[in-house]
Amino acid sequence: MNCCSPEKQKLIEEIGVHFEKVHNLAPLAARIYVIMILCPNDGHTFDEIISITGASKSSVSTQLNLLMQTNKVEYFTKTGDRRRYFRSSRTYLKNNLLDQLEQVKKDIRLIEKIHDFNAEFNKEKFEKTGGVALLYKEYLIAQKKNLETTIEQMSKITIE
Amino acid sequence: MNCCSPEKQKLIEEIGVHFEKVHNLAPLAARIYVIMILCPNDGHTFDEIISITGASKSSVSTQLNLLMQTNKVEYFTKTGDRRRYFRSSRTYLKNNLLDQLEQVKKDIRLIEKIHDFNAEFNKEKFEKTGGVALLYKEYLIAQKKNLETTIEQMSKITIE
DNA sequence: TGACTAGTTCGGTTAATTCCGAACCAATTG
DNA sequence: CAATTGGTTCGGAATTAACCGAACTAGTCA
Repeated sequence: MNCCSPEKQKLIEEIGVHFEKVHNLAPLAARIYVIMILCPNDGHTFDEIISITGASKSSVSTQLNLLMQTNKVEYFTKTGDRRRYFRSSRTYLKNNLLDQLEQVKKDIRLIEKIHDFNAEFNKEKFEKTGGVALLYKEYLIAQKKNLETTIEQMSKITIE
Repeated sequence: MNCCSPEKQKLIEEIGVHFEKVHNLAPLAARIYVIMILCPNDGHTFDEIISITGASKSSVSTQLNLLMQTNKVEYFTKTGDRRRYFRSSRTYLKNNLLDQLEQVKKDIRLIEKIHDFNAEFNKEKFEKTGGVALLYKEYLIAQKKNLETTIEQMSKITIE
């Protein structure tokens, strides 16, 4: 356990806590994900992950599979080596933006839904906050556009 | 319990589930918040909230206080009426954007931190994903700007 | 003063999350 | 075949989250 530098350990914990919330991951999954992001190219073996995190085989297995199911982590292999080398998905930033895009679309639909509800069941009094809600919707649309163009640009770069 | 229309009940549940995640709230807190957002002007009494949600006094008290501590909910009173009337904060959309702005700033700092870490401890091999990371940072900065201008515009409207 | 109303606090129950160890499987190697 | 390696699966323990009921406080009103 604790096979890497204290600076890295500290970063793993710090960003790990952050990732638990934003990506909605269990503590261990967040740590694993951060480890892969901090060293995205070479890949880590199962045993390396155990060694860095100090967690059990079963926990690492479960969380690692979960990360792969959600396209956050992938693995590659080397000829003549039975082990898998796990790394963060080559497109994890793009995937992240795609997730956020879904979120924004959901938010837009939601704000429309509330508007419709008020228009139907709340006729007389829903005009009061209309101005702010409209601004909010404009913000969401701008945010959607920003996401879309960035995703497109990334697609061009991340051909590989 | 269940004192309002089935359409509203359904909306409360639907948006409630959504709010649990995006605002990181307990199920009951999310329901309460949604109730206030769907009817933001008149305010709801403690007993109305209990009646709509079907939850206990203690749970409602706790979650309601939590919502007030995080500026999502506020209350007003009427002369000669001991009860409080709870409603969503007059500036909850703006507060929401402010929270998101903090998030984005955090993300920018984080991406810089990772960059610094790689520059210091990972010199030779961190150039590979640099292009995508740079795009991502540009996205974050645009997103930050979008938030800031929207917040500013909202401030002008929500003088009240 | 006693009864009522509006809301809070505390202790405990239930349910879900997170993780572990032990047993296991499947491929490889001697 | 037996032993080793790389990883999975299952049952359960420990921790945390979510909620409830009962007892309580602090104002109000008769």
